[in-house]
Amino acid sequence: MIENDIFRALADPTRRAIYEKLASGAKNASSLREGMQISQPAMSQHLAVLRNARLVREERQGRFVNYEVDPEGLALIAGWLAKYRAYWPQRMDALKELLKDMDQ
Amino acid sequence: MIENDIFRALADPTRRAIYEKLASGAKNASSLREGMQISQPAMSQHLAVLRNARLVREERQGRFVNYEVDPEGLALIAGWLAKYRAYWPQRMDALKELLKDMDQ
DNA sequence: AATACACATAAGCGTCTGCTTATGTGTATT
DNA sequence: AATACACATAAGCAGACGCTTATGTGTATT
Repeated sequence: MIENDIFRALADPTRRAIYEKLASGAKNASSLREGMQISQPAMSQHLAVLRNARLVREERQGRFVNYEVDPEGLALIAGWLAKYRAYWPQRMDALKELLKDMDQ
Repeated sequence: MIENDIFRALADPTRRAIYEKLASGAKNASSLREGMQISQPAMSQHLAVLRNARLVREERQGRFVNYEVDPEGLALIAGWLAKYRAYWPQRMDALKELLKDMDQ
């Protein structure tokens, strides 16, 4: 189940940090490691988890593999959030507009 | 870190199921167990995790403890989602309206 | 005060996670 | 073809997770 994959992927702080890095622009696995004190296999494993959760997608470019944020994952999270709209705080009122669109 | 607590809490399918049950109305721990094939201590432990993540809040009522969805957790998730607005799919356009409000 | 009930906490255990080192795969370069 | 580099996969291990049984805490009832 993809919903499970997503929340499990985001449950790890290292993976959230990787995701955040990618949010500032697509990068390959080596660039992502810069300043992160993490081994190459660990990075590769984390990226596999993120990709499997549709939070990230990859594209081979020669010897490099470029990673970028996959909007699909964000949409799935938004979909989950949407289920609980009845409990959204008032300052999230605008989200209700979104829901009107998503419902059809 | 609360963000970590939230995603870790939601990473477990049983806890998401409990949360979903609470979304249909406040319940005490015993009511939540109905039809869930889960021991009393397990339920108590799950609720503690959800509460610690601000996804749920409790209120003692005599011998019972009533649990309900805490909007705080939802707002925190929305706040996390907001950081990646640049990657939101087009059909999530309406969310951008929300952000305008949340930014100030 | 004694009992009953709702829930929390403690301790222990099997399983899963995330890491490491070692090795495999794929692509570019010479 | 041989080498170098980027990344993936395998195997093994320490620590975390979620469960169980046993016990503790708090409140209502008699």
